[in-house]
Amino acid sequence: MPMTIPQLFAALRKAYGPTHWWPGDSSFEIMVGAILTQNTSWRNVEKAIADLKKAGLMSPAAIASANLWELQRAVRSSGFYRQKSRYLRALSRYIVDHYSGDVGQMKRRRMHELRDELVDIPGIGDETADEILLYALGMPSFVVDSYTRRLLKCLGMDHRGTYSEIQSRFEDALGNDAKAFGELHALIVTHGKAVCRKSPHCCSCPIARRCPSRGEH
DNA sequence: ACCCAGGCGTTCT
DNA sequence: AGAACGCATGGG
Repeated sequence: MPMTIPQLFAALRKAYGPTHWWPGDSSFEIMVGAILTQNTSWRNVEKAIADLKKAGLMSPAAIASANLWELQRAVRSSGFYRQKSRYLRALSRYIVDHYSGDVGQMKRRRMHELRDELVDIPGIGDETADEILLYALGMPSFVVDSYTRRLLKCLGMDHRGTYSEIQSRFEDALGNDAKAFGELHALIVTHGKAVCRKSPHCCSCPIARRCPSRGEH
């Protein structure tokens, strides 16, 4: 019998404790990090964030009007720098044009309407939109990523379905609680980085002691 | 010399 | 709806 989502949450909490996610000095910096970390290690992202700050480019207005070459140079260490510099510009121009460059005004929007606008911005898909909503704006939108699907599969839990279907399962199980959403996703990633890095399964880890297919991998 | 990392957009079938 | 591919740097 596979464990439930609340049971998974409890097991991860016991194993890894509070995570203090998402690291960042401002809501906008968290949005920038969400784009820069796409398929990229956080170590490389930290360097790019530091370089953006050194260049005076950690605000929507600054990035929206930045010299393209300067912007590309600042984010280069995060990889895919031609795409990501374009994505950061698109996000920044959206914030300048729709919210006067003030990220705080975004919090007044209704979440699902805002989400629809975010995913229309080039470079922002389902996962990045939810990271922005959840960690930058404190809204209750659960983040589903590759670690999430991998862990569900490893534990014999239901890992099928679209992004939206998996997201709904977590949101229904956790009760529309932004704090819980943020902490569980952070724990899933923390766990994934700790034990699931090189393998599609993790049956030797503390969480997977209850994995029904343990020993069959 | 590989393999991977806190995805996304495009272009197929 | 789902799979294949390019994008690019830096660490193991």
